[in-house]
Amino acid sequence: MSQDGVGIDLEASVGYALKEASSALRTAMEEVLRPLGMNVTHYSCLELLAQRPGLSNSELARGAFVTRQAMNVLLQTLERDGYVTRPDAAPVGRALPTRLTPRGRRRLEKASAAVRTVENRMLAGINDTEQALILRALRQMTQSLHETTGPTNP
Amino acid sequence: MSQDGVGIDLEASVGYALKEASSALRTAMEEVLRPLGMNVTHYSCLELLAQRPGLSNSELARGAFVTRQAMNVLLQTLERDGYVTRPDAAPVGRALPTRLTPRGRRRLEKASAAVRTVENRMLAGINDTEQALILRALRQMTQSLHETTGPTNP
DNA sequence: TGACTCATGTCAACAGTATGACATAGATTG
DNA sequence: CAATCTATGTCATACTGTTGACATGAGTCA
Repeated sequence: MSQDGVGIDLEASVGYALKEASSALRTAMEEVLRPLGMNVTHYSCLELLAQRPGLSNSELARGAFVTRQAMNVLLQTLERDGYVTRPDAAPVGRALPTRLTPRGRRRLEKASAAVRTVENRMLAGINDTEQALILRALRQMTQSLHETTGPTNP
Repeated sequence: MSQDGVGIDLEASVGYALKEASSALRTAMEEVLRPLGMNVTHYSCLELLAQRPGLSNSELARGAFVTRQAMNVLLQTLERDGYVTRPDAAPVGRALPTRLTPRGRRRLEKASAAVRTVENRMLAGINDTEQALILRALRQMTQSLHETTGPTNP
């Protein structure tokens, strides 16, 4: 169509649309989280801990799509401010299981409500069957990308 | 299902799946662009210029989802290295129309081919009708998020 | 047992990007 | 026409996250 011999047609590119949507989602989330003094990584960390208590620093990093070094400094802040706790010594191996404090849970509740409104707005014009289809497709895409990229890179 | 009273079920969240896919795409792109000495913003800038020559710094920034300040420093590098050119004075207003040099176009060709393989891999298990559906849905989601967020923020 | 591999936590240095601020050009409005 | 508003380019600064490196704990295998 508007192809020009070189390059990828951005208007028709699923990749570009994906980045567009993801960027809009991140911006919208940051907008509602800012008044609560949080950013997206912040929130992701607490949300992960609520659903899977005892996650280690490295596991949290993977779940929030940042490096374990970045998650480490975040956890130090969250721990200092009393939102999460980690044991002084590792019960097994080197992994320190992290848990939400009651204070952290209260903080998360506000943030989670805000994020939920964003996700609802995002999905406003899309019915349930379409949502299920999109979810399946996004998972498929993620898996395809990881297959020849991440774990076993020939 | 795995809902816990507080929080959003990450396993069932379209937002999380979106972030997952977007993160996997970015990682895969960075992997193939690194050998060429480029990153994603780098590539996005050149790709935008190939399709819409004469774009200004601010327009490029919006297209690549970064601030105009970030795009500005990138453009200075690209200009210094001879991949793009900008007139010394603005023909109208303050906007400086940017263009690819032949050298920049050659550079883009390599990068674009690499990125195309990534996008193809991502869409491997998804047929054309599904792709069209996803494209439509992603656009819809982006638009819904911008409606009450970006331009006119009540 | 000892050597190897792998994952983890953490430190230091670096890169990329965002935030804040300012001056300038054009459009809008009274 | 003058005042105001909006968009742009660019600087200086701060922050967030990445890359690179190291030591430690736990499995694996000969």
